[in-house]
Amino acid sequence: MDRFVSNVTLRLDSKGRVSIPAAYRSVLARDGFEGLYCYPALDAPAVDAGGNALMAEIESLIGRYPPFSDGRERFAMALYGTSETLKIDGEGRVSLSDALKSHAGITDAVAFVGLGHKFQIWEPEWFRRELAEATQRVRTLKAELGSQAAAQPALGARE
Amino acid sequence: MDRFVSNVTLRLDSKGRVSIPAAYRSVLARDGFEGLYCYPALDAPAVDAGGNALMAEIESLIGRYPPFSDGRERFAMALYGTSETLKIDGEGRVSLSDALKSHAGITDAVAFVGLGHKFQIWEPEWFRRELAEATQRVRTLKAELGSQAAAQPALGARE
DNA sequence: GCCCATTCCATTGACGCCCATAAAATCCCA
DNA sequence: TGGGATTTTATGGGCGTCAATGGAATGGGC
Repeated sequence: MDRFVSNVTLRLDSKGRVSIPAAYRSVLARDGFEGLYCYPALDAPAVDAGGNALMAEIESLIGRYPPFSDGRERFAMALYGTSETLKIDGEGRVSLSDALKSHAGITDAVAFVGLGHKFQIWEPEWFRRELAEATQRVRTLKAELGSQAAAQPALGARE
Repeated sequence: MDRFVSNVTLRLDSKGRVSIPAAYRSVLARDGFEGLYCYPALDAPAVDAGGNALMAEIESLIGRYPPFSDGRERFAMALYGTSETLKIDGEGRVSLSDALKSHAGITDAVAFVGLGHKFQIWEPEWFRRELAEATQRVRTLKAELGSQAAAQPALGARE
């Protein structure tokens, strides 16, 4: 598997450390990245995290703006300026910086959420709410797609 | 055969494991996927499951949104974030996570239901009800088609 | 010397992997 | 074609390994 999927919530220990789920660690290892690249998510109270794949994506996003353009400077600051590479200890744990924790409202437990090429780290309760909302949206969107497709079934209807 | 068809209900053992029907296993093997990719069905109290074919479908759905767009993040969270790849043991069994079991109301037995490119896992009794309802709906739909055909028998009347 | 951070070790509970058994389907051969 | 033999499934359980977590020890900087 080369994608981040599923979600787990784990507790921070007294030193503020938290284990990265083993499944995610193996994806990171395959990606060939030492440590954990992360930054406060742009549009959510969560932490975006990943490895080389994530870094490459950000780079290409910024690269789409011409040098010295306003958009580029802003993106560069918001993404590069706030990102950090956390060290992963021998047991596969990291300690989130205060900046990251406060942005995501994290205190004593976190939810790891796979998003394919990257994953997010949420305060568990906030994640529950966000997930419920996202699921609802996708549900209605899927319903719309379904009704579109069903709009002309008569054409090939047999028997 | 390269499609999931038919349905069987099997029991969970004391460890919460359940055998994947042999017919399904051979489809998965042909599909070339290690493990079982699955997630809570969006619009039913059941688990959607499959292999590469299913994953590709999800991926293409998400891929329709540009990176970092709001729609993409939501889709990714609702789909990737809730999906898991279960390990299949030497005897062809999996253990469903608590999240999946609770979404589908599964306790000590499950019904596997083939849907072509994927299959679903239901609580047996819930499946019976759903099936009865679905059958009823298909019946009325068919009846409507029949009356339509009868209205203009000359055109394309079949059967 | 004191404090912070990184590394190392220890526990426990879950999970993966192995083998065993019973029932059912399949095959095979008279 | 029928009945026995063989293989495949479904299921049960034992055991070792690994993941998650907690805490101790070590080392470097102030």
